[in-house]
Amino acid sequence: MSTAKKISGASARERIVSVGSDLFYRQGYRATGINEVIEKSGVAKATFYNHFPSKDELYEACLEVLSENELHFVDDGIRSSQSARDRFISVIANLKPWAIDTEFRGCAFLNAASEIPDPTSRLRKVGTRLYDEIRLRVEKLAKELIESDPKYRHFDVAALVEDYMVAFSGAVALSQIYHSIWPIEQAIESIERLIGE
Amino acid sequence: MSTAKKISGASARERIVSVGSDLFYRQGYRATGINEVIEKSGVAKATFYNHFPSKDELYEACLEVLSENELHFVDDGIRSSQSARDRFISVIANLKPWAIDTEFRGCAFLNAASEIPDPTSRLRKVGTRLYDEIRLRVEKLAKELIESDPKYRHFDVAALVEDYMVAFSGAVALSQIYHSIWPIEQAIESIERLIGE
DNA sequence: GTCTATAGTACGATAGAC
DNA sequence: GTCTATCGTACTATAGAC
Repeated sequence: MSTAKKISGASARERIVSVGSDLFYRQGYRATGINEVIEKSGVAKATFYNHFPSKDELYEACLEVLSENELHFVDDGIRSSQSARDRFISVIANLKPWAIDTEFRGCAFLNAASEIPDPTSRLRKVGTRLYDEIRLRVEKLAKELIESDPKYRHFDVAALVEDYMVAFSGAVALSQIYHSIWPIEQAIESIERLIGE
Repeated sequence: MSTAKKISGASARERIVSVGSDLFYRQGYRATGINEVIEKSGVAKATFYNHFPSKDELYEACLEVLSENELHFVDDGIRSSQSARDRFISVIANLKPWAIDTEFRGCAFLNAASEIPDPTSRLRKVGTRLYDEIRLRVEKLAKELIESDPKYRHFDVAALVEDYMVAFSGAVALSQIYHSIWPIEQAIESIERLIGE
């Protein structure tokens, strides 16, 4: 997610979160020092700690931003599709430009789960919320698809959503591992095989 | 992966790699200090640096061990299955005990990819090699499945493998995100729906 | 191989002056 | 809000003595 844009002209807090989101996502949380965030934000150290009591609190704010970004990416893909079938496919198909855009850094929340082993952490909950949101969209689109044409009527919504989310997540994970879009293309084909031509 | 066993009675190098694998996997790479590894290994600092020139070199050795562990887990699951169908399913089905065993810490190589953004790093290559190995097993089992019964004859091997690997990886990723086995159960059902009863 | 000591750096976070 | 100075800690890594 290219979050670092229009650095100047924004409030100190906005700049900090923007820079933090970018650096934490690209380099990792622990690999990114708070000093680097402060430097690149163009704020004073005291200003930073005036807005955020700790690095963890900043990370949480950044994850919220990253979550909204990912969700907007999904929604934009859905909106720019014409048919019910295209809209359904779009959530996975849109991973292709997304992966290129993010340079295959993968899902910010899978990355966050790697660095934050504690599953009860508040930071982790941002990630599960995002995936729940994506699932809701997929469910809506699955229903729409099934109702759009009699040939889809034999599909079970729940099963279709499960298949989709598993393929979606697999595409995200594998494209990061392999640093390539072919896993995403395979996931798209997988879903297309599932629902037919 | 519960790598930390029989600490005493092994060579210094073995103890270091064993402890390192366990800590890096459970806590993360950057979150684990080299001092902690040395302490829990029961070796002297000089001994450690005698075996490994840097933390990175140790990490690589640990990733090799973790890779072998994950592959053994896959192979054991295949071996303990009776029919061609069971063997095929086993690779994903085995993720259930694996996820519980590892306390949902996910795939060591997805975690490594999170902490090591550079896709050209030697550390990353251990991960892609593992997934290539798993894919080879799935491909072999897919061929075996298709030849085992005429009702599977209409399946294309390549497509079946693609579907499988995407579902497999998605199950791994989602079970870590949600800290739960239900994504794995959904992936199993997804594959079962694919190949039929 | 063991032990301790420590260099040298970077970290997160705080304080004081303006 | 800005600036600089600094605390205390932890880090990777090295050196010296046994």
